[in-house]
Amino acid sequence: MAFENLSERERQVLEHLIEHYIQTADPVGSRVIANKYRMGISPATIRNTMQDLEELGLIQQPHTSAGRIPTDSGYRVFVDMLLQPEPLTKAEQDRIKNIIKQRRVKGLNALLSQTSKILGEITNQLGVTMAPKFDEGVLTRIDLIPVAEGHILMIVSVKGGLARSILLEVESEIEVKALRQVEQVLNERLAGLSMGKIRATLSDRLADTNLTPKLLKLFIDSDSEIWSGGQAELIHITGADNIISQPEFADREKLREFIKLLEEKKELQKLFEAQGSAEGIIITIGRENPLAEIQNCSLVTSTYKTENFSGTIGIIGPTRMPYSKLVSIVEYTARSLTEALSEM
Amino acid sequence: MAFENLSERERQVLEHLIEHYIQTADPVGSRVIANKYRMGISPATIRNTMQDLEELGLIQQPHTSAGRIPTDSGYRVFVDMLLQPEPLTKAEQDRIKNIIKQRRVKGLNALLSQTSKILGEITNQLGVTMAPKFDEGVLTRIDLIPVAEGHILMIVSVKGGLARSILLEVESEIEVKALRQVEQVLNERLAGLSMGKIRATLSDRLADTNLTPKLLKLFIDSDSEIWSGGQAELIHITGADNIISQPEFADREKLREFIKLLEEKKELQKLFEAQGSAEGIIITIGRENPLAEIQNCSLVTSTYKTENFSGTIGIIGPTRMPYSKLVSIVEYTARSLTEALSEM
DNA sequence: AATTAGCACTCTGGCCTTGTGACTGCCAGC
DNA sequence: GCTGGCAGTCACAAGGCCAGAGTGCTAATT
Repeated sequence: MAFENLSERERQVLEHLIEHYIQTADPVGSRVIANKYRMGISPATIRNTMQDLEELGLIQQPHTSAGRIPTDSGYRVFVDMLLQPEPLTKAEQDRIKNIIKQRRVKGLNALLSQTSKILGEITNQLGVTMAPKFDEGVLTRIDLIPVAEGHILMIVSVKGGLARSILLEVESEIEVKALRQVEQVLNERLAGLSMGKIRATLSDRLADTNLTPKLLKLFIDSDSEIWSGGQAELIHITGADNIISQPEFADREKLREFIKLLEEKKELQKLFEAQGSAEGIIITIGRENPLAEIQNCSLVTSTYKTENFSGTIGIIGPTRMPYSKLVSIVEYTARSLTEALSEM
Repeated sequence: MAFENLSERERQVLEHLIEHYIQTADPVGSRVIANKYRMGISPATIRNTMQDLEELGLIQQPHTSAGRIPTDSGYRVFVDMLLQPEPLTKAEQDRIKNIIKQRRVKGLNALLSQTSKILGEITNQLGVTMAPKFDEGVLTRIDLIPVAEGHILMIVSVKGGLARSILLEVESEIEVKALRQVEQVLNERLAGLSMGKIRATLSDRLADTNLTPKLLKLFIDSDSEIWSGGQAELIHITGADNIISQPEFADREKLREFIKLLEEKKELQKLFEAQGSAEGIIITIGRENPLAEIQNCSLVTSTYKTENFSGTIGIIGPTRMPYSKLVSIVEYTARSLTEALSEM
C-alpha cells in the first residue's frame, strides 16, 4: 500500500501518537496530543485527523470511548517514513565497545554470547546474536581425532578462525592409519571450497574414492549435523527478564508459549536465518513475521561481516518499542562487532 | 529437630493435609480432611491436632479463618518419614526409555539435553541434567589443532568417551612442529592421571620442561576454562513453561527474577554441583537451598554413573510438588541413563 | 481424659452498584 | 476549514454487601 500521500498533519499526528503510545502503553486521546505536542490545533481537529488515519488502517480503537493505538501498518509507516534514529550517548557507546573489544573474551562463540547479553541489557529487550553463516565459509581443513573407543571428533575449520566440531560414532575397529587416510582424502578434495558448495556436491566429489566405505558413509551421513551446527550454539538469546514484565505479556498463556519458544530456539533460529543478510537495518513488525507466539513483537536486525563470513544480530521486543533508539543501538553494535572481528 | 515422636494421628493428618494441598494449592481445612480421608474422627478433633502441628512449626495459617498449609519443615517431615514413592506406569517407563535408549542421539551432550527435556515434560517441572564431573575423569590424551591463524583448538579427552574442547588464542608464530612437541610433553606427563589431580598439581608437573614458555603458559592459563567447561554446555535446563503458570509464580517480579536465574545458568550450575554425588535421591526443600529466587521451590536430584565418571540430574519445581511421583521418575531416569551409558 | 457438637467470630473473595474520568462523534457557529 | 460545546459510551476503581469457609473455645458426651 502506498501511504506517501498522507498530509503533513496526518503524519505529525501519527508520529506523536506512536511516540506517546510507546512511552505509556495506554491508548492515546486527541487531547493528549494537542496539549503535549503543541501542534496549534484543537483536539477536535485532531479527532478528525484521527478518524482519517483509522480509515486508512494505521490506528485503531480498542473500544469505543478509548483513545487510539497504532496498528502494525501504522508502525510500518512510522518506521519507513517518519523514523529519525536517535544517536547513542557516549556512555552507551562505551558500554558496547567495552564488552565487544575486551580481549579476554575467548573465541567467537563467547563474544557473541556476551554481545547478545549487552544488547539485551542496553535495549531492555531480548538480545539475539547468530553465529556466522557456515555456508559462506571456505574450508581450510578437516581433522579427525579419536577421543575414545568408538568416538571420533571431527573438526571442520573454516577460513577466518571459524571451527565447528562434531562427534561421530563409529564401529570401534577403525585404526589410526585409516583415519589419517580419510582425513587426507577429505582435505585434498574439499579444502578451498566454500561450505555451501561442499554441501551441494559432497557425494559427487567423494564418489570415486577407494576408502573404506564405512568411514566415508559416516562422513556423508553426518552432514546434516555439520550444517545444523553440531554441538555449537548457533543462536544466543538473552534478556527474557527484560520484556516479560511488559504489559504485552500480561496474558499468562501467551507468556507460557513465548517462554517455550525461547527455550526451543530452533524456530527463532530459522526466523533469524530467514532475515537475510541485506545491508543495514531490517525491521520486521508484528504479523510480518511468521511465528504466532511473537506476533505482538517486532524484530530489529542487522548484520556483521568479516572478509570471510557474516552473521545476524538483533533484538526482539513488543511492537510498542522505541524504534528510534533501538535502530541506532543495533546498528552500532553490528558495526562494532564487524570492527572487532576484522582486528582478530 | 526430632519429629519421631509425632503421634500416629498427627502423622496422618500431616500426610493428608500435604497430599491435598499439593493437589489444590489452597489452604486445607479440618473439614476437608475429615470428609475426604474418612479418618473416623470429627473435624473438631482434627482441629486440635492441627493446632499441635502448628505449634511444632509443621504447618501454618496464611491468615485467621483460613485452612493450613505446610511449612518447609512440614514438607521435610513428610518427605523423610511419610513419603511412599509411587511407581511409574508402563507408559511412563517406556517414554523415558525410548528417549534415552534411542541410538540416534549423538554424543553425551545431546543425550543429556534430550533427557532434561523428557524429564521436564513427564514431571511437568523444570528438568535439569548436568554433564559428568570432569574432575573424576582420567585423561587419555590431549590434542592441539590449529584451526586458523592465531587459534588453536585444544581437545582434552577423558576415559569413557568424554571430551572437552577449548579454543586458545596464540601469537600467530607458532609452528606445527612446536605444537606437536607441546602435545607430546603434555600427554607424557599428564595422561593417565585424573583431571582433579591434574588441576591440583598442574604447574608442578610442568615446572621443569624446556618448552617454549609461551605455549606452556598458555596452557596453564587456560585451565580455568578447561575446568569450567569451555564451550561445552554443562547444564541443561528445560521446561520453564511447565511451571511458570503455577500459582507460586503469580508475582510478576518473582517471575522475572526466576527467569533471569534460568538464563544465567551459572548459579544453578553451582547449586547442582554442590548437590553432591551421594547415592540415591536427594530432596532439597525451599529455604534449604541457598538461592533466594527459588526458595519456594524444591529440588529432587539423583546421580548417573559409569565406570569412569558420574553426574547429576534432577528437577526443580514449587515446594508444593508431587514428591511421591517425582522421586520415582527421577530415580528411574537416572538409572536408565546409567544403563544406557554403560552400554555405550 | 479424650472426643465432639455447637456457636460466635473472622477473614476472603465474588458480585453488584455507583460514580468518575477519559474518550469520541457530531453539530452548529466562527 | 476549524473549533467549542455537548451528548453519549465505556472502562475502571471504590465501596458495600453477602455467602462461604474455617477457626477457637466451651460445654456436653462418651
